[in-house]
Amino acid sequence: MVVLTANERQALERLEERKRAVPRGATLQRENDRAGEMYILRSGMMMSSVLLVDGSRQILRFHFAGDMIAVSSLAYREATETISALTDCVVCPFERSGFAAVIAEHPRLAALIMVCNQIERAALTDRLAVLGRTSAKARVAAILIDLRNRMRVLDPGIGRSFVLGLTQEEIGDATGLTAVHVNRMLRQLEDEGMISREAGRVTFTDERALEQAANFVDRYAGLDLGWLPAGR
Amino acid sequence: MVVLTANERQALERLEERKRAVPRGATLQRENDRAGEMYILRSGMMMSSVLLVDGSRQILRFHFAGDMIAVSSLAYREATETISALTDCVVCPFERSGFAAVIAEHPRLAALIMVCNQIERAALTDRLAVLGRTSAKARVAAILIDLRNRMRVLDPGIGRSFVLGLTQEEIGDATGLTAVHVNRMLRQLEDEGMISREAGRVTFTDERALEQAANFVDRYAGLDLGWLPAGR
DNA sequence: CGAGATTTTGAGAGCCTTCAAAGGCGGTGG
DNA sequence: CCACCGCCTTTGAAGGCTCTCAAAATCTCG
Repeated sequence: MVVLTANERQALERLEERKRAVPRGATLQRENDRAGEMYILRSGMMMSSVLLVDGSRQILRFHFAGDMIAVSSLAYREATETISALTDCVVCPFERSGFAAVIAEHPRLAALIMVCNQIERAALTDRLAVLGRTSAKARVAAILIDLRNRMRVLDPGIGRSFVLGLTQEEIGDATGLTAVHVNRMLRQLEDEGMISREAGRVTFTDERALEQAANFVDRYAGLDLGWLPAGR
Repeated sequence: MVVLTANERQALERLEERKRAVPRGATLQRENDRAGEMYILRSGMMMSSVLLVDGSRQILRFHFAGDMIAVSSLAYREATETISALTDCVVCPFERSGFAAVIAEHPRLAALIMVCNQIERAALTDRLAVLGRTSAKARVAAILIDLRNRMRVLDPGIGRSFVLGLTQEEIGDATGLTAVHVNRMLRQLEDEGMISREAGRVTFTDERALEQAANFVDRYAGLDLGWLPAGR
């Protein structure tokens, strides 16, 4: 979509010099801990979440390879969210000073990062509307579609069928539902012929109906990067 | 908090050269319309919202003077949200090309804009947790506290008492509740001695209890801008 | 193979919605 | 200046969606 210059590529590679493995289930950053490094997620799947005082958890966002995570360190002294690994992951940690150097020398990269911020913002506001205004069934359908689509970006081999990699409890924490009710909604989607399930694998058997149930809008269709400054 | 250089100030002022009045109730940008300009909100209060297929509305965010709005134009060809004026407003429209010039020439401004993005992201994720995991009473309490705090940033004269400027329907659309239930929750907060109301004016009569009911966390307390590059 | 985690199912309760209608308030035109 | 109108607020009653609690079944992993 955008072809980077050699200098730009090199600058990004410098951010990814160091590598750290994060095993499945481990926590990369804990809410309210002193904020430190930011990371590029190199491989695997992570999630960020917050804990409320009553002990309930809200999953805010799932992260996939290529995502820049823990970016709230740019603004806050303490981490605003917990980030943990849903699968074995590899991350590339970097310092804010290195980040500052990149955006100072490469305005177009700065612009591209802002574009990513806006894409994530749109994803968050979409989720806000889903949580605020749609039924349990729609929320579960929406998370299934969203996860499938995001996985497919990285692995175009994924079609109607994919491995979810989440427990029903986690789906509930992402959708604002209880695990029990998530189970009933999955069963209902299955009974109505929209999906089928076997051993953690989900298959979309009627994608159109599922999208309709979920109120789905494809945000990735309408990107427009014509305004970017020249690369250096 | 950060002292801008003369050049930086000048660059920002160039973005604010043009002015446009937006009367109360008017729409600045409609969802799915071709995305165009971005804006700095100079005065007044606006909101952004989305409409779902069933006709229900979710208010995503309230905007106050100084906010940069319609920024999703950076990434998308069509507007992702509707922006409308809750009071008479003045906005300063500017083009993406002008924006690109600013971040190309002023890396520290680019960095500051990213900081603002992260602050807004934290606000959105806080709201996500509120919608997903808290009761109606907590949601209403949370929106009251949030609006008071944001108004107080611009008008330090505001203390425990302020003019809300929203209908109960709008509070409902922001919190994911019906107007009817918002009314009951406001009454309950009043009956429990946390707030009092008279003619659109809300007074916090027990702020501690209200914050507790709302699960309030003060995000503005922990900002950290030590990493910014030098100004030009 | 055993233990713990996860999924599944049932029953009952509660929070919030829906539907309906009355009351209050500001604004506008005569 | 007043009457009327529309929007907003308030209140009641009933219903439904989702939660809580509980327990059994299934799965995963060491």
